[in-house]
Amino acid sequence: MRYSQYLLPTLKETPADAEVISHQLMMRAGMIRKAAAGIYSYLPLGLRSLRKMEQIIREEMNRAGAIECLMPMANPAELWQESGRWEKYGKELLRFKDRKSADFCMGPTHEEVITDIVRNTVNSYKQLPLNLYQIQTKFRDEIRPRFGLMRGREFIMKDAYSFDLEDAGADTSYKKMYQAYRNIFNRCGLKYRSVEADSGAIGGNFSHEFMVLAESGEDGIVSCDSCQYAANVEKAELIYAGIETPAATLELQRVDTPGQKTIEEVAEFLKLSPKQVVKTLIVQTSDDEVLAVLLRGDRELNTIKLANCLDVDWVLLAEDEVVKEVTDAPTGFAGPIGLTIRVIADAEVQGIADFVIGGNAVDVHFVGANLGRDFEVSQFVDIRQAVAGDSCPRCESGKFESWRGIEVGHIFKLGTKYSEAMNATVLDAQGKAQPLVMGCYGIGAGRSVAAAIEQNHDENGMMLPMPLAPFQVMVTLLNPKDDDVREAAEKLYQQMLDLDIEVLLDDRDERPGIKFKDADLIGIPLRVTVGARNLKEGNVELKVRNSGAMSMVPLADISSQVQQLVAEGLAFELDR
RNA sequence: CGGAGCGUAGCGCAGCCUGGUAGCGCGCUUGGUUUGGGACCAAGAUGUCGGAGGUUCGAAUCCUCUCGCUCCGACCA
Repeated sequence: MRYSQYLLPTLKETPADAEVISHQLMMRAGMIRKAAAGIYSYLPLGLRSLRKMEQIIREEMNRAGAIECLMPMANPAELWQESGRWEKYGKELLRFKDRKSADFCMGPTHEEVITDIVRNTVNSYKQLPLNLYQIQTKFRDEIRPRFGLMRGREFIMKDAYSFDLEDAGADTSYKKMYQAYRNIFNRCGLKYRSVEADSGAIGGNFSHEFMVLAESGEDGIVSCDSCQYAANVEKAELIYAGIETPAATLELQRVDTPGQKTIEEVAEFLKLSPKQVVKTLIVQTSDDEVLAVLLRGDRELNTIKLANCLDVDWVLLAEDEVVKEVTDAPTGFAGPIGLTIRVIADAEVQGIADFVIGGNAVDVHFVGANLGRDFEVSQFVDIRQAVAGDSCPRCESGKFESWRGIEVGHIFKLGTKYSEAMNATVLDAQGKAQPLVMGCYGIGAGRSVAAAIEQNHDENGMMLPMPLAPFQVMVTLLNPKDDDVREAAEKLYQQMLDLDIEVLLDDRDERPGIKFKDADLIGIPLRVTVGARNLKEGNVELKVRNSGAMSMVPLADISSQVQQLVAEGLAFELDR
């Protein structure tokens, strides 16, 4: 491609509404433009990277035995009513009516449509296992779209759905997808972790997320430094084996703590560590229960783990009025003594004696509090957020490291939730109808490209890995008016095209500085500079974008050298 | 949906408080000089000041309503 004939509108300045680096750079590099909040057009350069991501996904899905199809964006309401999600999905589901006033929605995910297809086309266990996927535009009317392609309302997703007769087969399908996902992200050249995840509202009992590691990631993850265990902090288990409660040495004593509300303030006031304080959180569940939760002062409550162990849909910190009602004190002074509601505690609390707790009155705390003696706890459970340094629950010898991650893929074992709701069955070997056991597997294609940029950039621009880079090499023609230089660059360009190298020739009539800045910004992995100065010696300059390495290469050798570097950049090993 | 903020040229912004001919930088067009890291000179073009209503002799500026966008929280690929 010739730059002079391409649409590549780079921006010198960062658009004011772009907050994260990938959004800023994709705007500046002319990859995307915004049409509305959370809705973007891909310009030619952005589309090239997106297509590469899609192609890698496609190849690895195919390799894993999945079959591509394409489902509609406009979904008839009947299917969603049948699964029960027409009512449940809420406002994220964009609904509309056709000219006959029939209800439709834009597909945010396609369990309903695929299940409908499969129940109508698959009748026998002999046709299983089956895994169908598509790469398609999804629409979710997010409450708050943000960060450019990272969280759009309209976005491109690969979604796959597996169908098996039995649970064991579904496990095999799941494992195949897990391997395929590892292959996909390995091939992209991304640093990522596959982590155990909460399966959330989609349901199912087993789930992994694929997290691209980046400082700007919205998710916290922990991984063991000695074994393979890794998990979203929402899910990460902790071990509490052998915790013994130390003997009490102090009497319970009421103390005045004027104006000291936070754990830090109270601990400092009493000249104690926050670890000697036990905080009491008043929470409300989706089942309308209000209960007290005890945690060591320096720990954070993990509401998802709490919701899971209470077997409720969600848990929220109680409103100030509720806190006042149950503790008889404003927020900040809650304590377990004298409460009439259920009190549960994080297991770690068992290991503390003589601690500080709230006094259920303004400016009052208790010191020397002890479990059992001063109050009772109905249950000890694992409900705190994991942090770096915690012991690994699997190998028990390793420690957690913590990372920020961007969720680019998520795989779920669905079970029979949809097949039962929509009566999708096949006949087994005994001629008996069995509900299909399903799995679903998503990858955000656009988000993956954005995540790659979050992970690979510097102050001058993007540094996309070779497999995702929109072009593999940029040939920068410095003096377009110098016939010799132009001819050499044109010849090089043609040579590279003949070698199937994806080359962008910067043949614009611009000053060198502009060309170099643009080249750095759009971050093509290799840059070959053809200029009068070096051409006199028969050389061109090769610069590697991400290492900054520069070398002089004889004109005659450059194409083959580039070809080799491209091949190296695309090489990958399959994870089996 | 709750909280905060912003809408003025393609992009980044000033002007608004204290009402009086709509500005700056970049970009764009033309001509010239330049040409290895975002050049310089000259001449140009570009605006329903987000929209509607109101106050006023007069509104980008004051008032009311409305729409859009961004950021922080609960959701998710």
